[in-house]
Amino acid sequence: MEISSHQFHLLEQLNEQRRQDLFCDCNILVEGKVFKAHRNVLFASSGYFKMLLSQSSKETSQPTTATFQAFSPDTFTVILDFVYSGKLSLTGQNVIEVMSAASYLQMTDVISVCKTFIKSSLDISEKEKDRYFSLSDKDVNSNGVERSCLYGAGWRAESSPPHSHLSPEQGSCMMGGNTWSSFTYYPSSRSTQQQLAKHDQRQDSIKKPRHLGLQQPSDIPHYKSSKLEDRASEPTSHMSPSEEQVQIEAEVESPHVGYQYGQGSDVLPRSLAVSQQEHESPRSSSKSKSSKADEQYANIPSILGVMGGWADDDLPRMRFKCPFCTHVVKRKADLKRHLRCHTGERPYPCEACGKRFSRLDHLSSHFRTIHQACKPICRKCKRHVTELTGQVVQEGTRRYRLCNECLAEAGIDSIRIDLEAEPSLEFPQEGDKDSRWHYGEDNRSDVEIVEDGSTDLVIQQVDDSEDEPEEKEVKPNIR
DNA sequence: CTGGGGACGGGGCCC
DNA sequence: CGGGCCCCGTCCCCA
Repeated sequence: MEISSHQFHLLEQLNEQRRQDLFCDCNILVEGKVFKAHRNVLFASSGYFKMLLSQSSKETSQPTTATFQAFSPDTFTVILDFVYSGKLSLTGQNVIEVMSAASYLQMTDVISVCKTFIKSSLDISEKEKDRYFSLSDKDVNSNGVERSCLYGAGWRAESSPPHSHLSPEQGSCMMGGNTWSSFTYYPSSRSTQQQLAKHDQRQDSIKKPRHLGLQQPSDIPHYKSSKLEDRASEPTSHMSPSEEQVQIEAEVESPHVGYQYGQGSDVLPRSLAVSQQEHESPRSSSKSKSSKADEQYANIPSILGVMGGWADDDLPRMRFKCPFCTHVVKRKADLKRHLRCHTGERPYPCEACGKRFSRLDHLSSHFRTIHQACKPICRKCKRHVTELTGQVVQEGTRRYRLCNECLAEAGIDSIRIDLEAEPSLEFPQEGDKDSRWHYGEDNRSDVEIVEDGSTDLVIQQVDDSEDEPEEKEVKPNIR
């Protein structure tokens, strides 16, 4: 017989002990702030602590102290609260840093929840767009409420129904073996006065956010750290700050058309919603004054927005606003693409060298450049090479071309021909996304593979007379 | 210090 | 509308 509430009560007791500093045998120092916790609990929750504690526990029975600089105390509060309660308090402000911290601490479940959270934000923007048009003005939430989302584990019997923005797939997502049967919302009022300072502070929002300064453990999936966020947070080189500001201001000034959607289902008038960019996080049980997280995200809109303008034909002109930076794109797909620079997601691995890319076109470009030697240029002397004047050289998985002179200079002019030795690299064709590319078995007849017997240097003779057709043939994912 | 190569993000376009 | 591709600008690393 199983008492389902046992796990919950056990965790609740542990959490109570933590609050009262009972039996805490581990101190975690995060930027000067000390957190007390139990080694057992940390060990069971985090791959990082598992490694750390399994080493330190052998050495001493004294309380262990771990120090972190990679994330803020507020972020660790969210993580620790999750560890001791199974509930993860995610907001548009903290999701990136929580995910980074979870990545650092090797808490894969938390990472997936963060990803789901971000994904759900994407879904909402579309659903809410439709909903907005069906709402009358009085339905529109006018008090600028932001909602933070609190993910809870399944054993927690929450009475409140799942919020409307949460998709069914989220409702069933698993965490630590517990089905997420419900989600809790803790709506919090947001000061609408802050919107008044919007234009002044917008300039601040253009400034680069603080570097997360993560030092990723090398053996865990790497979730993008500060560099890309910084770059992505910039107003971009394509639109100057002033241009962007003009554009957004123009949209704001149109009283009936501006709208932006929250993580919650309430639709916010745009003029209110934009004020969230500079809010000072009133929500907050776990928020302390001026944490680094605040500094980093204070100027980031907490919600994924769909902004509207009006085209000449009176049709709404959709804009998609990144919830994590000031970037605005025209298409949802572009936002999806852009979001990867925040999430660090790199779904496209190069199977030739293992490097991962956030975009398929970057991958294919990388593949062509590095592994297929598509450029008909001698790598050494930069001269144009043809079938007759040059050859493809392979070093490991890298390929490039050398002219005959440079080949001779390098002393690799007399090379043993071994067609079987090195199959050609091929990018996966369409419909072969899972298998990716591979070392093709079917060497084309116009490619002659020559291998240097002493090293992994391989020379291919390429029929450059068919350079264009050939490049097409090897082009990845050709249509 | 500098230039080149590669990575990466964004925009636009086509299918 | 989404995926894929191409082009461009920027940044970083390395020789």
